[in-house]
Amino acid sequence: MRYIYKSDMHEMTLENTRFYQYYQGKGVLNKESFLDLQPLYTFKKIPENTYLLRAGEKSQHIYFVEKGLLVSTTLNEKGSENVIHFASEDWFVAERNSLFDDQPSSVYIKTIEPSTIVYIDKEFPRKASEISESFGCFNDQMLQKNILVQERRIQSLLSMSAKERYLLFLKTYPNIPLRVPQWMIASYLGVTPESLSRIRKEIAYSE
Amino acid sequence: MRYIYKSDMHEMTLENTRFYQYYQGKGVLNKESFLDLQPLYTFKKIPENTYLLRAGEKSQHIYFVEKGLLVSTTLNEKGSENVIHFASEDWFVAERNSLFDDQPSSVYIKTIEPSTIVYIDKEFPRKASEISESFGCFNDQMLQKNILVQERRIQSLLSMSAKERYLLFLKTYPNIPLRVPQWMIASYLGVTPESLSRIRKEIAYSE
DNA sequence: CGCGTGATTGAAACCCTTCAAGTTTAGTGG
DNA sequence: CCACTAAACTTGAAGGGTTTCAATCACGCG
Repeated sequence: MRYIYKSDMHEMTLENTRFYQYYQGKGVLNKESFLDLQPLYTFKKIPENTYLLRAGEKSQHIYFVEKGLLVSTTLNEKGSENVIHFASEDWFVAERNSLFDDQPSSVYIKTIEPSTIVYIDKEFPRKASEISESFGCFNDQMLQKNILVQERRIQSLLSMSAKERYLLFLKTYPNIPLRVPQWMIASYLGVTPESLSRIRKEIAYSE
Repeated sequence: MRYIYKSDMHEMTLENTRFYQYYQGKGVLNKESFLDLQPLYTFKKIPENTYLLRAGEKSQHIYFVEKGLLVSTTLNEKGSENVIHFASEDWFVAERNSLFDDQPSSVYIKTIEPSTIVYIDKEFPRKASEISESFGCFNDQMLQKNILVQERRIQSLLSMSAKERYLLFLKTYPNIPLRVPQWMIASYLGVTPESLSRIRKEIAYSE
């Protein structure tokens, strides 16, 4: 575990951030809007392997991955960890239980790499909708897309073997496996680390 | 298959519908708004076992179940059917692929019982947001809730045995099993009909 | 009554897990 | 720089849960 990340945030101008480009590029928020909303978001550098949120806590933020990699996990009744999803650059992570029902979080969110995370206040979407016509609509589409992605994952869990799910994962998220320990991928796929190891061996032979 | 459902829609006043009560009860749309939006929704009686949408078609509507039961399914690569979800009274069903990317649908949606379905034009949410302050926010929360439900299902598929998933299903949707053929529940749970039969036998013995 | 669909039951095969033992790898301190 | 250690990954053998295929049973409907 390396803590080489020192703050060099002063070198980063708003226009250079992925966060800005993400919304600005889609014509959803212009620079003026960003400046108006500035009280509602903060960039933070977070070292590797650090929790942004633990189960039981209440989340006050939505997280945007400016740089690095997050994983959200839960503990199941058997006490083992399940990977809910990964989030790399340009992805949002939110704990919806906590944000919208004011329930304690059921998930853990932590960094896998040294990361730069935008902490977005939960009021951000509402305020942004007031400022920008198109923000509400855009946000809506993001949620819809999220639902679609989950639907596909459910379908893969319903109908595919572990090997097929792994191959689909590689195809869908080709950059994630290089950055994530294998046992986390196994957990994401719903198999044991041993099984994934054997699956990889099998694939290697067949090529 | 029975086609006993003849149109007696004239007996149904808007105020008596679940659709109206659903939004009105939450203070999201008042009667006036409903009347304004009338061009954007239609009540239809649909016989049992009838497709509202087939894979490959483009969906123009969101469906609200006024009465009855819908199931949405996909065909996987192996040619067998997977149950994505059920929808009974007060539930919405939407094919998001089709509605928001204008892609052909990847799912089938059909009635399991004789049903009354509200065909809601895809423009309804946008127009309703313009009319009602709170609609957009409410709609947003619905999507969030949807994501949460799916997240729980993913977790159950990752960490639970077939038996545990079945018991959870019974607990979560106690009225569905009475109205749905067993093989569809098996498909929803990601097991074969034979396995579900054995699981039920086992549960019956242990009581 | 007979047909078809859905549900059940059995036996064999298969996929995946479990547990236990190695091997590799990366980070640590001498 | 090398040896040490812990964690991750690999490999093997045994066992369990689920599937597959086939046969049988139950039921509603023409």
